[in-house]
Amino acid sequence: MPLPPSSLSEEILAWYDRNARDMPWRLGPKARREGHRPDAYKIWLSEIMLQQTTVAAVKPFFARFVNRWPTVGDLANAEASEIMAEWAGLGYYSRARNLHVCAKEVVENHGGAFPRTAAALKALPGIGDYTSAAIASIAFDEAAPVVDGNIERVITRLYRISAPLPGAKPHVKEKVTGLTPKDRPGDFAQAMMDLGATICVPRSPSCLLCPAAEQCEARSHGDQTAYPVKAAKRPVPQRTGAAFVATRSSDGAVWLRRRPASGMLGGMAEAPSTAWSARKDGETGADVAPFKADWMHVGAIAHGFTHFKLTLEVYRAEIDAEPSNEGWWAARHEIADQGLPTLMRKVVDKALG
DNA sequence: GAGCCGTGGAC
DNA sequence: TGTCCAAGGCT
Repeated sequence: MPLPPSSLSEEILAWYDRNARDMPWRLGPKARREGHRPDAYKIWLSEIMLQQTTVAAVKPFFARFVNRWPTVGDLANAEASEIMAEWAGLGYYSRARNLHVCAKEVVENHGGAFPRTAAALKALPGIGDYTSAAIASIAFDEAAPVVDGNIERVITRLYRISAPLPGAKPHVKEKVTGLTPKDRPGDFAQAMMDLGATICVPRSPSCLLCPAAEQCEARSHGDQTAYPVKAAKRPVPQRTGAAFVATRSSDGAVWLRRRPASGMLGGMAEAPSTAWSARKDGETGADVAPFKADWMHVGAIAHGFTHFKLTLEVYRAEIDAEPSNEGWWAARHEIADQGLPTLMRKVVDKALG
């Protein structure tokens, strides 16, 4: 006999009170019950960074951002290039561009304070369904239904929802709405995410430790790992291109330029490379270099993206003068500070040995 | 709705 | 090595 939803929510909250993960941006359940509120700026910043990104990867980036820009006003006043460089390595760079735009909108249109409802938050750039509900519930106690990948997994198992995602998302959201308690919506959202991240994991869920095990329909059928059902994905194509690392003969400085604001690695620094994003094969020789030089082939690097795999042939040359007016010299000891995305860090490492 | 958009870790 | 995937949003 399944218990009513409120009881299930209480079981999960009680589990959270005992097992909440400690995060730099999080206020624990004890402090929340004592009436304290987390800093909305830190909740927002962490939620943006956590989009499709692991907690472990986010932690050092979050610490650097908060240290350098302690408030949303500080972030709004920063240069876009500084933010992009600080974000380098975290991926999905449109998040960094939207981060800056959002901070400026909060300052200019909301008096420097984040709006307190999910609906108003969702109007800001980079904040969608999930993030608006997460911020509203965690920072402002609005009972907005929070649905992320963890919660999709927990819910589809609990109710043995066999329709494939993302089509089944409205059904999942409906279930979450029914479960979310009015008095502790933020803690409940974080409890469900912690449950999905530590107990109800994709491959080998620890059902013996799960506070919802007795009410889990998938577990009663013994097919927990069959959920969530997801639509089949397409195979990822292979693409190739070439990258060109020019060093200045006088001091070894490296010639870099900035990629266009939109598209792959938009707005990030790079060593000049061919238009690999639009190319399937061919044109990987030194003859497609962006400028004339005595190019030497030094090898190739491979890099996997979400929707294609890339192999870049890497060339190096020493030159004397600036090859164009669109770029800059980066001193060898400053390359780590240039904000190179990981792909380009691999290219430069390959070229310079 | 489906494609675009990074990266690093687990298995 | 390959595959999956991790607190998604935008177009």
